[in-house]
Amino acid sequence: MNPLSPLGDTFTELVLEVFRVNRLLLEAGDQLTKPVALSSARWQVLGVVEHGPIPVAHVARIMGLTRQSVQQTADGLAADGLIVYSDNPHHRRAKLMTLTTKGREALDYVQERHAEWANQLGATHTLEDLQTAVQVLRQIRESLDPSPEPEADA
Amino acid sequence: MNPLSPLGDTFTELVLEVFRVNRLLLEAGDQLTKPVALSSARWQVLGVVEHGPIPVAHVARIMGLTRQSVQQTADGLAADGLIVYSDNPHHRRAKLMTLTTKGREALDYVQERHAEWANQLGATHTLEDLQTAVQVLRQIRESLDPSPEPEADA
DNA sequence: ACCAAATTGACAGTACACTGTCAAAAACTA
DNA sequence: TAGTTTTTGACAGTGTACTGTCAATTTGGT
Repeated sequence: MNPLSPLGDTFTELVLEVFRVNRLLLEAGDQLTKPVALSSARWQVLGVVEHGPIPVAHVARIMGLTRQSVQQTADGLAADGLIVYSDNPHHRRAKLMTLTTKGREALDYVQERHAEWANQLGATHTLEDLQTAVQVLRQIRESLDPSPEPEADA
Repeated sequence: MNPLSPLGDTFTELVLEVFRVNRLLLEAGDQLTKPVALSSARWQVLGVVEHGPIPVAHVARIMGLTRQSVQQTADGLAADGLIVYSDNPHHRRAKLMTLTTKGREALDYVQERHAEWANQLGATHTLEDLQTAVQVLRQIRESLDPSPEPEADA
């Protein structure tokens, strides 16, 4: 009755697991960032801005999101004083997102808590299994994504 | 400078990969379901209703979503005639979501296309690697989820 | 039978992703 | 230089998830 092959079936299981884990991870991230008025989305944007002033559209490309989505997040960050838009000598419209002291402090706090969290959760697996999982997901991403992209600093 | 252990670091890589693959999978699902006016969210709800008439709140628990979220999706499905709310002999308020002929046909179509898609993408991995990925994600989910839950029919 | 607690749907509001469109600015091409 | 294309931000609208709250209903305890 079901034309799913064993591989297709296990792949489907994996897909459903990705959906659920995605939601739980966002939830965990929101808890992690709550004390400094951040959120998973804001934190990820700050994590890119951290490397230096950068326009919204660039961040969107790096993160694989639309610039409209990042713009919305960035406006929220600016409204809360975690970043400021500074002039871009190379482009009149595309202002640069720049981390403020408040943003720097919030990010420091979250990164510290994130490290503890990731170390703890990572420790319940073998390095080999984690790497296999990463590799499988990466391959799936490359199969689905028309625009593969570079990784930032190791 | 970075207090991340090798395991914590690889775990973090995995988290970011989950975020991105999640988005791409939803996108792929939306493409898959587009010809029959469905979407990833609607399809997943239909996939539960398929097993028999069931109240919204039950579907929410099965899927690990809030009932408000499923309610919204279900109302859309009802508005488009893919399900109907039928009376529940055991509960006056909690009406039963029931698949209509139109819903059945849409689901058949999507399941057929899904099987082809999953078989094809699954075939680019070994069964062992897929199972490891599933197992790692499942373990992460159990670490994060206060309410673990049963799997439906194999 | 009664009362308290849990479940359910309805409604309101929020966060974050998407698409589509427009005009300004920049980059490219001939 | 002039004209076209691409990039960018702004704005509007949608889908799907969340929280919180309320009243109706059901369930469970005494």
